[in-house]
Amino acid sequence: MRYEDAIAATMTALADPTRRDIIQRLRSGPLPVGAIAEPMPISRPAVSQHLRVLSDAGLLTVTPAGNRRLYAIAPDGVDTLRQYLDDLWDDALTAFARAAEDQAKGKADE
Amino acid sequence: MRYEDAIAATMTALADPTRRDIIQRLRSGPLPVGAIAEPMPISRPAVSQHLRVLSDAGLLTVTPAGNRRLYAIAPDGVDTLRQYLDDLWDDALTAFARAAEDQAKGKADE
DNA sequence: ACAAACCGTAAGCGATGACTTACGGTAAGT
DNA sequence: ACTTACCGTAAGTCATCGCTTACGGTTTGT
Repeated sequence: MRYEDAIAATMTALADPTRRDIIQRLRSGPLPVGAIAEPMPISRPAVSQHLRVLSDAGLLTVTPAGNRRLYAIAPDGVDTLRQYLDDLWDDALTAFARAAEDQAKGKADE
Repeated sequence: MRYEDAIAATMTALADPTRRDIIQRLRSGPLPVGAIAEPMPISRPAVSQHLRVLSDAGLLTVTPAGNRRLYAIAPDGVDTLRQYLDDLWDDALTAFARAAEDQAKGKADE
């Protein structure tokens, strides 16, 4: 998968509030589908579809455990977005400093 | 704005590929609307609407400059998402380590 | 072998979102 | 003053997405 496609998939996956809720519930550790869906106001198949999207984005790993399937957060998937935002943040800071500097020069000309 | 709402707005804003393109074009510095829209395959009003979404999410700042309006990336807006992903990443790592440890114990019982 | 539990997929429906064209408003140039 | 340039907003259309119900497959328990 291309880098930009990975970013796109990860962003799209995390844009949905229900999917962020799922991620939230998995922060303490892996869970099967039933345990994830139980406290939620939507049906279990709906949760299954969300898990599919999160898995395809590389944010979740699936581990078949007998009858059930354990879903867990994939640190690598989170890390791709993390690095993207880190780079963006660096560029934003330098651009911001440069803009402030240019403005200061402009003021000096008055 | 509540923290979760800020995360939601920022995620939703960056989920759109066109809006990420806009962010990309602003990485080197502030630009007016026309300069942003010119190389893009969509109309200028469409870009304006995207800029509105990005601004509402706190990702962009607007600076009226005479006839035009300069848009620039807001480092603070990017930073909120950055921190969210940092925290998520930490939890994912500890949960991952814990799961690996539990699995090792389980293997030992066989 | 049969029944029950856990889960993913398919089809269909309603809502959200991105785009276009048309319009109004403000600042700069002549 | 008038025209031109730059920009945001409104209304309408079309695609995308999330949800539900229904179904089939696989594993565990009796």
